Amino acid sequence: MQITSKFTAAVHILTCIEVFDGEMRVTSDFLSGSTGVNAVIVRNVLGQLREAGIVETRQGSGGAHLAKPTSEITLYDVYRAVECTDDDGLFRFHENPNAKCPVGRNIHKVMDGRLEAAQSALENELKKTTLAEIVADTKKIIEEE
Amino acid sequence: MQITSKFTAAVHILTCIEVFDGEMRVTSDFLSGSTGVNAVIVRNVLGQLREAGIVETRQGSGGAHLAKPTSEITLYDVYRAVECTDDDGLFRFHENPNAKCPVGRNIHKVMDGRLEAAQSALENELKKTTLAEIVADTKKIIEEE
DNA sequence: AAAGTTGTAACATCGTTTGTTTCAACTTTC
DNA sequence: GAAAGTTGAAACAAACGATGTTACAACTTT
Repeated sequence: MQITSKFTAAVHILTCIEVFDGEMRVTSDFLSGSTGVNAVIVRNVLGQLREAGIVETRQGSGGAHLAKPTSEITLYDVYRAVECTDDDGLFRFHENPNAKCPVGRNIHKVMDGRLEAAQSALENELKKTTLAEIVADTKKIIEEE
Repeated sequence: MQITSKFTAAVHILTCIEVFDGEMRVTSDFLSGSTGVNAVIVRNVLGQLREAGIVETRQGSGGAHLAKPTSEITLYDVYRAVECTDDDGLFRFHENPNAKCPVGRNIHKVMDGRLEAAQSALENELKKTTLAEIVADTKKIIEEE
């Protein structure tokens, strides 16, 4: 089981928006070309990023823009925006443990805290990286090419 | 996107094997009853745990047993055994970033290290808990009931 | 020999992800 | 204000993966 490609696509999209800002209108069509992701999916992702307050888009007017400085957007913010639409947590539990079995009726209590800790560890690591770093690294590589 | 319920089911299964060891034959049918997971799925999970050297099962002879002390089995070992059958990593990348775009041809380089770090953070947290702790907590709750 | 169990394959079902088509509403530009 | 391009959104399609089901050969125990 894997975390959706929408997450990496979203980071790609945001990087493009910042890198090409001013140079050109960054439309969903352009982003579709750069990411290789269908333009409608791009618009969906942009919609989720907009709801999360990360980008600004307007119907009709082509061109997405960041709603915050890149230093204030972490990978966690992006992850949360596109990946965590429902609040079920990272781990899925088997749904029908048997309450008649002493293990079955307690396994949730025993595991839940540990699963949350693992999920938090992942999320905290994602909080450490900002879009500013991603963009800086990208620009640096481009210059060195 | 979520991590499969096979993981929590596997921990449940291992806990049962330890808790009921000696008292009864812990068959896939019994485990199916306790977990609420189909008996064939249970056997699949047991098969993966066997390949990982975590349990011992034999065709015909009913009853699974642990292949190691509970203190030497971490949640990470279980996660790895049942969840990481292919080696694609936790994050899925969008597949066709455009090499003609400077962002597209470098996004992998820029992100890969960070994604691995996030995955490692998750895995390291899972390494902190052993089956011994899960079993101890479970037994404690059962006694207090 | 009989009964119970595991391992495994083949198939079914369901939900999710991704892509596609379509179109109304909107903005920009001429 | 008309034309062209763009977004937002809905509805549908296709592909994939997770889980369940059925079936059965191989094996162990009694």
